[in-house]
Amino acid sequence: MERVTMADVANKANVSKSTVSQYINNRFEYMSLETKKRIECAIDELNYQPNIIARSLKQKKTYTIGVIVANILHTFSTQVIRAIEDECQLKNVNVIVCNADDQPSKERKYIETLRAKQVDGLIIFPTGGNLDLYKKLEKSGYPLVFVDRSVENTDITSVLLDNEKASFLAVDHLVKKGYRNIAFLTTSIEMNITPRIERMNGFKKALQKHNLPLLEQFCAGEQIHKMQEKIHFMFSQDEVPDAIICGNDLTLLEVLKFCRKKSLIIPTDIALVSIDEVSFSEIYNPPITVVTQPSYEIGTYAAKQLLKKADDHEKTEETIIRFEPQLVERSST
Amino acid sequence: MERVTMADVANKANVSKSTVSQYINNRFEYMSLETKKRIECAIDELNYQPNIIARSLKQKKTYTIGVIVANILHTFSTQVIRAIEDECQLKNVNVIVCNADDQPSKERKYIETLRAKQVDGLIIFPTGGNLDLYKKLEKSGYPLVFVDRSVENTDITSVLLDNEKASFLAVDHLVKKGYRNIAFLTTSIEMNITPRIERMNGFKKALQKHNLPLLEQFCAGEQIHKMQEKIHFMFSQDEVPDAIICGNDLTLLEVLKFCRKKSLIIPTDIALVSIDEVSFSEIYNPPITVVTQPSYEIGTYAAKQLLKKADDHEKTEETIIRFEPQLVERSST
DNA sequence: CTGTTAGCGCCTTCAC
DNA sequence: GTGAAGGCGCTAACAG
Repeated sequence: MERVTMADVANKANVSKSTVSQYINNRFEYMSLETKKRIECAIDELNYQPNIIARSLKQKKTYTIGVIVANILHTFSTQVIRAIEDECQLKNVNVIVCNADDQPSKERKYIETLRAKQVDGLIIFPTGGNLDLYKKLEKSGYPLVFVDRSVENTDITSVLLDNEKASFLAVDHLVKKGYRNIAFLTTSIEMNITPRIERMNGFKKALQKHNLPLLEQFCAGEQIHKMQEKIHFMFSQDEVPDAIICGNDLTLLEVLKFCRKKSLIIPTDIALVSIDEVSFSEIYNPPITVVTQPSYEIGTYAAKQLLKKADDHEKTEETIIRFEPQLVERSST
Repeated sequence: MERVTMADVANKANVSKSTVSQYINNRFEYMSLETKKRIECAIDELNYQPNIIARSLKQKKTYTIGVIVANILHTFSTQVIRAIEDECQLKNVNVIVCNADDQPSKERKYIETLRAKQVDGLIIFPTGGNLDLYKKLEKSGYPLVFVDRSVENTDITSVLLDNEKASFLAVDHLVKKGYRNIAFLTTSIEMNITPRIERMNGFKKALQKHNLPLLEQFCAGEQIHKMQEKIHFMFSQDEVPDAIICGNDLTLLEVLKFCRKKSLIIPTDIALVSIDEVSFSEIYNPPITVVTQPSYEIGTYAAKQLLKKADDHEKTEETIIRFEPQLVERSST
C-alpha cells in the first residue's frame, strides 16, 4: 500500500513539507536548483504520489464530475457519455457515471452521494421526478447541466435536440417518398419526458402541415414490454400503416423484432425511419434510414458548459441550447 | 454551495462534533433519545450533508473503485462494466470508468491518477504494456483484478473466458453443419492479447481435431482499418472460405460490411459465427449464430473479488478463473 | 452518555 | 529561498 507521504519526502530531501508542496505544484520561482533536484530524487526514490484526497479537502475541489443518466440503454446516452469523458480527459478531470434506470428515487440517491463526495459538478439526464432537488441545487449555485431533457420551471442550462424538427425531417422525407399512412411510436410518455413529447408533437404538426389526417392508433407511446402488443394492434386495424417513425432506438429494436416475427419486408411492406442512430443501421438488411442527433457535440458542449461553471462559478446566459438533427437516408424508406 | 459543516450542526444542536459524528455513523447505543432528536432536527434544518472527502482522508477509504478498460468499443466491455456497476451499487461504492483506448501510456496514466485519488481498488482489462506497474501494484498488496486478459509472470487474480473452448464450440458446430473451408479472423494480435491468441490457438487445435487442413490465409489477425483488405484477399484466392469465425464483435461488424458490399448471402455464400454477442444478433437478417461469454457473471465475479480484497486485504487463492462460453445457434450457419 | 484531543495529508500565508 | 504554523471536515480513542 501507498504509505509514503509528503513528510517522508521532506525528511529524505532535508527540506520542509511546504517546500515539497511548492515543488509538487510547480512553483519553482524561488527554489534553488539544488533543492529542486534533491526533492526530485527523494520523490522517485520513495516513489511518492501526492494524495489527491487530502488536496481536495483543502482546495475544495475534487477534479471529478458526476454524470447521472436516466437510462443508459439508449445508444444516445452512451455516445454522450463518451463525449463527456473525452472532454473531461483533456482537462484532467475524472467522471463518475451513474445510471438512474428511469427511477427518480435512484436519481435522488445518486445526486446526494455524488454531492457528498464533493464532485465539482453534475451533468444530469433528468428523470424529471426530483424537481425540489433540482431547484435546491440551482439555488445553491451548484454547477449543473441538463442533457436530453429539460425540466419546467427551472433555469438550469439544458442541452437538447431540436426534437420537433427531428420529426419534421422524418415526416417530410416519408411524404416525399410517397408514404401516406405514417405512424409514430415511442416508449412511454407517462413521465412527460421531453424528447418523447416533443417528437410526438412534432409528428402531429408535421402531419398537419402536409394535410394528412392523424389517426389515433397511429400515434402512441408505450412501455417497452407492452410494445409488441401495441404494434400488433396497429396492424390489426382496417387502416394499416405503410411507414413507422420510431421515436428512439429502443423502439426501433421492437419494431424490427415485430417485422421479423411477421416476415414483413422493409420497405415494401413497411417503411422505417428511426430517430436516433443505432450501431447496426449501416449493415442491417436493409440499411436503416435515420434521423441522427449530433450526440458527440451535445456531450462535448454539455461538458464544456459544466466545466466552465465549475471554474468561474458564473452563470451562463443561455439556458436552453438546441442542436440540429439530421436525416440520413438509407434503404428502409 | 454546501457550506454547512459538522461543527455547525454541533452548535445548533448544542452538542460536540463527536456526538454528531456518532449520530452520522449510526452509533446510537449510548445516545439519549433527546440528543438524538436534537441532532436530527439540526441536520435537516441546516440541510447538512457529511463531507465524504474528509471522512475518506481519515479512514483511508474512498468507497470508490476504478475500472480501466482496454477498449470500451467492445460490447463485452460495456456489459462487464454494467455488471461491475450493479454489484458495486449494492455495496454503496462508486465506480470510475476509464478507457485506455488500447494505449499502454493512457493506461499507465489512469492507474496513476486513480491511485492518487485513493480509489480502494482497480479492475483492469490490461493492455499488457505496463508489466512493471502491474508488478509494483501486486507487490504493494494493492487490490487488483484483471478481466478478459491475463498477464504473464504475475499472480494477479484474472477473470477470463475459456477462450480455446469458445473456438472449439464454433468449429464443432460448423463442421457438424457440413462446412469444411473454415476461416478465422480477428483484430490485431501484435500485442499478444490473451483472448485473441487463445481463440486463434483454439481454432487451430479444433481444425486438427477434425483433421481439417490449416490454410495460412484462412487464419488471420488484422487491424480494424486494414480488415476489409484482408477479407478481400481471403476471397480472392483459389480456395475460398465457406464459413468465417469472427474472433470478436468488431470483426463481425467488418465481415458484415464486406458481405453487404459484395452482396454475399448468409449463410448460402458464407456462414458466420461470432465469438461475442452483439446487440443486433437476434434481429439481423439472418439472425447471427454466436458464441457468448457470460459477461454479466464475469463482471459480477470480478467486482466481488475486488471488493473482498479491498475489505480484508487477504489474497485470494485462485489466480485464474475461467468462465464457460456457450453456443447460441441462429440462422447464419 | 458526551466532550476533549489529536491527527489524516496537504496547502497557504507569513515570517525569517 | 525556505520553514513554521494553522486549518480543511471528519473520526477515534480516551476521559469524564
